[in-house]
Amino acid sequence: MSEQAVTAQSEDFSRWYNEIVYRADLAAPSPVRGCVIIKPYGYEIWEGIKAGLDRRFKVTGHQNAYFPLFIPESYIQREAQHVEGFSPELAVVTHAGGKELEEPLVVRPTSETVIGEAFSDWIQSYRDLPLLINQWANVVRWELRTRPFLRTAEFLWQEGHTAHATHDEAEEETMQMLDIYADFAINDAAIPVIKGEKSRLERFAGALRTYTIEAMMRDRRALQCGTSHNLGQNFAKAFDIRYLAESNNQEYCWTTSWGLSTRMVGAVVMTHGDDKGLRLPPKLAPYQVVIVPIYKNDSQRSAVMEAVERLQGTLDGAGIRVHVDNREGQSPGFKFNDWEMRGVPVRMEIGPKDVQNNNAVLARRDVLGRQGKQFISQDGILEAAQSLLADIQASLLEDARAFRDAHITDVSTYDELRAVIEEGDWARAHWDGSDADELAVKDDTGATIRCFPFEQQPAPGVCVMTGRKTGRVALFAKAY
RNA sequence: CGGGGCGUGGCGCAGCCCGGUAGCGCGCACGGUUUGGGUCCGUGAGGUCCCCGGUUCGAAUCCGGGCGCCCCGACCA
Repeated sequence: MSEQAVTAQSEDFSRWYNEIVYRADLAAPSPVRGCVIIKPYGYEIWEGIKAGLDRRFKVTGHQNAYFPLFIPESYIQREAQHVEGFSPELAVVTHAGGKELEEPLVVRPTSETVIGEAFSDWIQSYRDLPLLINQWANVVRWELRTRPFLRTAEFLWQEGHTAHATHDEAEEETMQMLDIYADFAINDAAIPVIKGEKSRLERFAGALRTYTIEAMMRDRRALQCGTSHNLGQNFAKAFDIRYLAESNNQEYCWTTSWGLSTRMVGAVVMTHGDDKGLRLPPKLAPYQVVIVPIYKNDSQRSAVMEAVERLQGTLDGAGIRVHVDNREGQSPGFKFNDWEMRGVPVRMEIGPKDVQNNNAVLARRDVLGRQGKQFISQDGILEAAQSLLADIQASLLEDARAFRDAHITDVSTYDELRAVIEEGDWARAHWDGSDADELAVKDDTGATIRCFPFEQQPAPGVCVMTGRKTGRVALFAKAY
């Protein structure tokens, strides 16, 4: 019955995505167009993402702060490219307190401007640098076509903002944060991302250079998972962020910004999910192990529950996030499917037979059916669970990496590029084209330059568009 | 902003052409049965049929107007 099975990925990927998001209880529809309610299970994944990133930010010397949701309209207009980039999608408050405001307030789409204004006050001398700030916040961009987590009118993110004395320090910071994103994506989210630089067309409005981590989703479309911008002195000049150098001269600062959003939740869903539902990497899974007790009658129930509670305590004591599914009136079979839908990495089954044999069954989410099940002595349950979780974390990453690598093709002519994109894969090509050339490719094939990957082809080649010799390689793909 | 569709219990829908007591599946509640891969049976709760107006003895159904939403084409974490 359609109430049970989810649409297969191969049949209709975006339908699959929507069903999973709602049925795994990550999100709920909101009364406001383009927005979503993030439900507890989805929010816990986001909390895992926050924790993983925040720890890394702190280790590298950043501090959290919070800036206002409302930005005076005039601020947004101070940096020319910035206005141009964002004005179409701004939400603006014109009335408040029953009166029309003297100056409309923009609901922040990002905070370079307010933070720039603050930085100009805070920074006096080179001794105040570098200034390393991050904020966790919601932002609003009035998008037309929205999808839960991937693109919503309001979303949650972190935005880092830093100021430095020199271009090179700013560049170093920009790159360091990109590395942190990549490290987090790969090691915590098990998403093998590709680091690279954005083309001019895809660059952040107002940035000198934008770097990105790009991931391949299960339908082979590209998803930009995080970006890090070297803003040069553009915002420093617009907001007068200056410092007195040791030489006693006033200098403009060099600033950076970098952000990663709740889109990452969508990336986890679309990178690892299968036709049974979510597959969560253990490091981000709200529940790493779920225990399903099995019994027929009260006496079995008490024997089983005693073992269940003991094992729960063992795992919990070792820091494993464990949940006992003690719902009455739901069959074990139903629970198995339910937790598979929700992507819990390890399921533990304990029934009367296991109690009798001092066993437990461990089933791994990434290997369905009997192959993924093993009988373990209760005495060794902790070690077994720990190593299974580590194994799942690694194998999800490996799966995704193999999938990605199988769908990137090196091309040396434009016809090949077109064919590869048509097929749905990514194309890697030598590129020395102009903005207009890039747009032409988009019009023609639907693909954009996702990035110029840092890991370049060793040998220079010939640009697929212009025929000019170049050492630069671009990744082309259809993107979300 | 251009083209197509839809508004009916919480969700998904049927009913509308041809006006006459508002239905089905899922979910929910209760009882029993079952429980090692999505149990089954019974009982029950739950609806201003998007809004306003018109036609009519009578409107979910026909007519007029409005509102909202979804899908497809140009921009975006």
